[in-house]
Amino acid sequence: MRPMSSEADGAAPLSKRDFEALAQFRSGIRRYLRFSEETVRRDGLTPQQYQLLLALKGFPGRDWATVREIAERLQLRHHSVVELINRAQAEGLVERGPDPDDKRLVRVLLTAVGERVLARLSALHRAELHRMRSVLTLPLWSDPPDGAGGSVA
Amino acid sequence: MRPMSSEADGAAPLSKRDFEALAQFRSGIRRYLRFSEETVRRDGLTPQQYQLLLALKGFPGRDWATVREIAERLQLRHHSVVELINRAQAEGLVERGPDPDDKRLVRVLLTAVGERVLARLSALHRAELHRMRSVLTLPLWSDPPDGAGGSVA
DNA sequence: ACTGTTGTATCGTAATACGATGTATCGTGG
DNA sequence: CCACGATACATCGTATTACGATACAACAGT
Repeated sequence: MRPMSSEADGAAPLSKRDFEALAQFRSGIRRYLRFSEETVRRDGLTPQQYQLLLALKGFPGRDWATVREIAERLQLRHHSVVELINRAQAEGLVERGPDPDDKRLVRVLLTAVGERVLARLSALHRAELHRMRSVLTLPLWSDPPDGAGGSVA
Repeated sequence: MRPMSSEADGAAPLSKRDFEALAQFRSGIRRYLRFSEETVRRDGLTPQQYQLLLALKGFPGRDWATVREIAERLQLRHHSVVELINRAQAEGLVERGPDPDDKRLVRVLLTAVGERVLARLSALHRAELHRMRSVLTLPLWSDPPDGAGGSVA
């Protein structure tokens, strides 16, 4: 297609500015996750537990999810999620329930406590995201990274 | 729904849709980090090592940084960064150099190998970010989170 | 009922960020 | 130029957690 570019990959080399943009975005993620960690730990949760609660409450269309679905959303192996649920359940944040149709499935849902904590923490996260929007905005290179020489020059 | 609410924070309660947006964004982060991990591991790096390299090459104005500066950008404790650098140095990705002015400082910089690997990986990351832009775009609530019940889409 | 597939759970292991602590270098006041 | 506190880098032992390997339970099709 493109006769250009001497790069083996077919990807245009990044400029210093590209690296800076990429690094800034990654750093933004780190900062947001750090904020999240400190915030949730103040309420006695681990970051993973918060993610679990959020995945449940934020599941499209429902308020619960199966182990597998959670694993997919959190990008973890199923058995890692099982352990995560165990810990969260021990803390009284979530509970397991049976699925009426398929007895292999386990429905994971929030407890009243989990609901309350999550609501509180999520509000704080929403506010922080708003504050951090400048660093967390995607470094959008003009177009699909393909055209010659990159954005600036 | 009751107009009356007991959130003492002054923060408006989140709607189901808000939770879904928040969860989707968080999931997007997880996915991106997962992609990153798998990508860099294929080249023999750990995610932390990639972040280190990127932080160096992407440092504003320079292409080296001190331990402290890296710790700040990666949101880690200084001594965690020391260990990270040790591992990366053992792999031949970075090297330490003295600072001419202040002998307490250690300049961390990329080796030729580090440069090459980073360039390759960063191009892949840039492309992936572009692909993921829809899920990684900030859930921008109309305005400062305060006004009533979120946006209606 | 038999067999392959899917979903959940258990156990031992490896990786890594951290707190506590130690050492070198800097800057400044006496 | 020496003493002192502050700053920067380094080392060690510990705790948390995601993982691979493995096992068990329930489903679906023949």
